[in-house]
Amino acid sequence: MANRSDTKTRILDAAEKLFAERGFSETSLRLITSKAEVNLASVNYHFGSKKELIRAVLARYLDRFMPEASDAVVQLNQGSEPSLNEIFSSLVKPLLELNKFKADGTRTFLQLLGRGYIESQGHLRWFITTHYGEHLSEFVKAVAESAPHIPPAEMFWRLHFTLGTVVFTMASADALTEIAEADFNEHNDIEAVIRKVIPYLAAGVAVPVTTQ
Amino acid sequence: MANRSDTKTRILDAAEKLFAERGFSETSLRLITSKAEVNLASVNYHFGSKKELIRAVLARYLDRFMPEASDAVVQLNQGSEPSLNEIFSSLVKPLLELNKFKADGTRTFLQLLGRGYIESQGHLRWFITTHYGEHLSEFVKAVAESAPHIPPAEMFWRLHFTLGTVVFTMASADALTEIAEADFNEHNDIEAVIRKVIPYLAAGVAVPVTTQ
DNA sequence: GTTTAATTTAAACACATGTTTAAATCAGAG
DNA sequence: CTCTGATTTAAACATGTGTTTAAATTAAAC
Repeated sequence: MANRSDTKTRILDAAEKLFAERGFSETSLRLITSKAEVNLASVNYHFGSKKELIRAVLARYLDRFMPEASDAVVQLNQGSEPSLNEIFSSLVKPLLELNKFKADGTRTFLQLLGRGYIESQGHLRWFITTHYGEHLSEFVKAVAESAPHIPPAEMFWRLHFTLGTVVFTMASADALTEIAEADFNEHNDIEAVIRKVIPYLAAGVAVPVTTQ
Repeated sequence: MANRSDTKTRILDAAEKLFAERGFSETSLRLITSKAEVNLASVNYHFGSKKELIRAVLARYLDRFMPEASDAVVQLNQGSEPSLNEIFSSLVKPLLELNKFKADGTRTFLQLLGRGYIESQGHLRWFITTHYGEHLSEFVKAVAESAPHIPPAEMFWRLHFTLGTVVFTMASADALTEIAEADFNEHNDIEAVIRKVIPYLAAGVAVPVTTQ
């Protein structure tokens, strides 16, 4: 093949799709490079290693999503006291914006996030908090102010429950939508699933603490 | 080494610990057999294949948990109209019972469940519904009756949100309890975390469906 | 004690993985 | 064009994987 300066992009595009579908460790470089129609060695040439390719795939999405998401939260907070539902819903637009960047970008991003959180043994967690900490804390601050009856320690747990719900749901979103279609004749795209989960999350985060 | 009729058990014990910690595909048979101090080939001799070993590991826990869990739900349902909180809480005893069967059995089981759901591309879901369908439907039925305002299709999604919350929380429970202790001086064991998550789940499952 | 079947063992097998190498090819500057 | 550095390419490398094999060993039955 001829010299193509878009080899990096071709690799990223093929990799993110396969990573999202089958997970990181289940996706071989040979599968990625054959789908991308580039040479096997070009991954190590352009990215150094598979691990760094994974980071690059995630970073490409996070760099687009995180600033936009925190902007949306900040802007919402300038109005009068948003509800939890509104805060969570404010993330929908930034999420769907990813579909303009790439076809099926929203689903891909959320599935990558899910796979990453589960497979990387806490590494992704560290990566996000250190690289996007300011953006993250805007969100956390808004949620805390919107549910002032929840003590900080309890809120810590509930935000992680929320993360777990989203991450697990998105990692298995394909399988679940298939089943929902077979069992209930209900067709859901990724936006429908997102809009389904928001009330669930908001209710759980805000439920009064029971002192039993 | 001498002939040991407990080779199967030694393999299962080592495998379940490693599977829960690192996932199925990340755990090699060589690692399992070295931890179990048995010969590599004994896995294929006793279980046939790695895939069947995974099934055996899951089945050993499910065989203990599922009947006890559905018994608890059925017994609870014989009283008058249990709340969602009560239904979820009725699973706590069966879950903690697993700690008597094996040290850290509760956490191990929940982590295996999470890994299995995510890694097996829907195979575990099929395995559970076909092998423990009756037990499962007792639980689903009780939840549905306790929240009759939620349509079945919506309940399907919410129960999977719930599964995700539990499974993800338990997989990262170690890290989370550490952070909670450092940041909030709050000490939580596995039971405390389970009792924290129940109100969150119950609120999410029961929240009225918004038709916006 | 001998025989028989079950189990354990070390070794090899067949294949897939991420990575590296060195030569070939390309693009752009002088 | 010529030269130079970047990129692509095919091949090999080193290692790890699940599985199979056949001999050795064990336990139990007769």
